[in-house]
Amino acid sequence: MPAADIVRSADPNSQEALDALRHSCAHVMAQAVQELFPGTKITIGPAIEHGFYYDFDSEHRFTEEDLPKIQKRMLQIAEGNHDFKGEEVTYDQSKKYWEGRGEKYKLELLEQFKDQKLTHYTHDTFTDLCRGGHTPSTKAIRHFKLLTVAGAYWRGDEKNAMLQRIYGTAWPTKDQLMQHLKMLEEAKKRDHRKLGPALDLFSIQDLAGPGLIFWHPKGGRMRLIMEDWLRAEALKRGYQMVYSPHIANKDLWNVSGHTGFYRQNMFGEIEVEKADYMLKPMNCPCHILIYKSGLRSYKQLPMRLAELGTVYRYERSGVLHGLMRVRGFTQDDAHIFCTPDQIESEIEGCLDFALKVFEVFGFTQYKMEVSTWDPEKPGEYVGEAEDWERSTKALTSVLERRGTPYKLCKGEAAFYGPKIDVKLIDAIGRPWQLSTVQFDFNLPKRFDMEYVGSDGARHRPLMVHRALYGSIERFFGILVEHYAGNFPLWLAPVQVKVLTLTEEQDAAAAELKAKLEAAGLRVELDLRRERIGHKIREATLEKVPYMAIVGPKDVETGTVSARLRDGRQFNGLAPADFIKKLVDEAATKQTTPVWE
RNA sequence: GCCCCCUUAGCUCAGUGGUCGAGCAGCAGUUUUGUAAACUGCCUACCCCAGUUCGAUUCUGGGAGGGGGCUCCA
Repeated sequence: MPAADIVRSADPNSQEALDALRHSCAHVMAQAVQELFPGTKITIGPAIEHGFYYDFDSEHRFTEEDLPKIQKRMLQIAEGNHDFKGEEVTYDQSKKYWEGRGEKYKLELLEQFKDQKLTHYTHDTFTDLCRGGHTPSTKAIRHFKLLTVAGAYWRGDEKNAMLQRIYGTAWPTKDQLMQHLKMLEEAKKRDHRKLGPALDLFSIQDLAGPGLIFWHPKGGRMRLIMEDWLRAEALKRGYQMVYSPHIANKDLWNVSGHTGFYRQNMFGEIEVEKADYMLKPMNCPCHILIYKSGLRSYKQLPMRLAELGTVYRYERSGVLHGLMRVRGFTQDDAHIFCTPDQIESEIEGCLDFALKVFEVFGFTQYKMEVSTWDPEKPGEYVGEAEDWERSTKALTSVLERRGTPYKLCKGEAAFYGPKIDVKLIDAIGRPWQLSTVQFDFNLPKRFDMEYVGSDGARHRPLMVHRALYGSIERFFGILVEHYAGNFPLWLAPVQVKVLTLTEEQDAAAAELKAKLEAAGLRVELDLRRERIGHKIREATLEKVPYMAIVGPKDVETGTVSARLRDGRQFNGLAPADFIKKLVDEAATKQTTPVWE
């Protein structure tokens, strides 16, 4: 790789310029850390999205309290306006330098890069073995903040030493830094692990174990809505709903191959009458068994089998994360079995369905990635070259025909087939891996799947896996954060809360509730003898979309006073108009209420 | 799993080597109230197991749970 040298870009926000800034920040941090904590060994310090990190090996245990100190020293260094100077060095020169300083990690890196051009980059008193890519001087470094301390393995390998990593964020301007810090704060506020239990949507119970989700009535109601919508949509699109067991004889997983490449993620074995059973980590083999339950004709294809299939996967305790990474979850899984000439239209159908999901749930931005094999290494994949090429082409040509931009990731595919991954961008700009459409050349062969073609001969069907929500748990978590708990009316577990002022309105309120329910709305009634302000406050904290306030004046005039979640008030409405407005809003799945 | 940090009531947080305190919530009562918190009283907790100690919620060790991380290459 050529040395990137010193970056002098006209555009401070070009990727190159941002990387240079952040990577330079990492060098300055390393200098500050070595000055403040003598004896600390340096390792690597790359630029990453939004910032940088540097991994250190130190006697000192870094804590959050150290960060302001380090940051202060970094600013001093940066203000010194030291130039970054690159210098090409020989292996011997470099080795001597790092040996003299006892930097064993640098020496290890040097061995790895000994056959390449070697460069040292120096600013002020600090020199690093570095490929380059720096700002001209330390002066550019002003708007940064050290964020967290974390453990990280040397070279990312858990067999290696555990280093201490310090993360920071850095930007060309103060505004950008502030904006980023604000986004982080906003993300914290919306954290589904906080909001979920606070809104009584779900919980995780110590007694039952980590990574297992309990859906409470309100979360359950929302899940039901999500599932119902998805099922109805799938049926419309020619999918057939199936159900399969949560546990199966190990023999099944031997045939599918999961006991080989997926064993470390599977729960089991559970001995039952001298046979070993394992929990289902994936639905595919089950759907294949359904396919194989009879002799199939080409006339039955494409066969689209869909299931909200609950799977269990052992994830190491450290990687569990709220609803996003769990040990038991439900996939909106489908497997499409088809003939080669059907693949394009099937991929098209999957993509169309995925985009419908995004639209309905209020996501306007997404990124597509097509991952394919590395044809140089055919040994790492199953399936014929012809399959790979045809399928990859089906994926890309569908995207191209629709004019959907995508990134082609060569060599990123799983061993069994190429895929499209969709990352959607949430309300505060964060990407989330969601839908996936992938070919599988492995399982049809392992299960010896076939269909009888129009020629009367037996052929192997092509198989496409597809999940749109991905995992319902995870998608739900994303929704909580995307909407910050302010769910659109059609999803909100409680859509209207009817509030009274005094006991005098109990009957009128109950009558209104009945009318709202008759119109299909989800309603709660608050008849407590509390002040209206108190009732409003509670309903607001529960993020209920609408409050219907019934006071003496409303009873007198036969009206209702509406209060929206955002505080807007519309008093004296005719109940029928109020109900119609809500019914329309829910039916059209609007994400923001339209009230003039 | 590994590194660092955290764990006090349902929630948010105080505090201590000598029987832990508040606000909110809950419960009981009083208050009949017009757009984000009425009043009074009551109830409820030191994550678990060892060790040190006369005495541990506090100190030490272990465990459990939670948080930040563990691809992004000199």
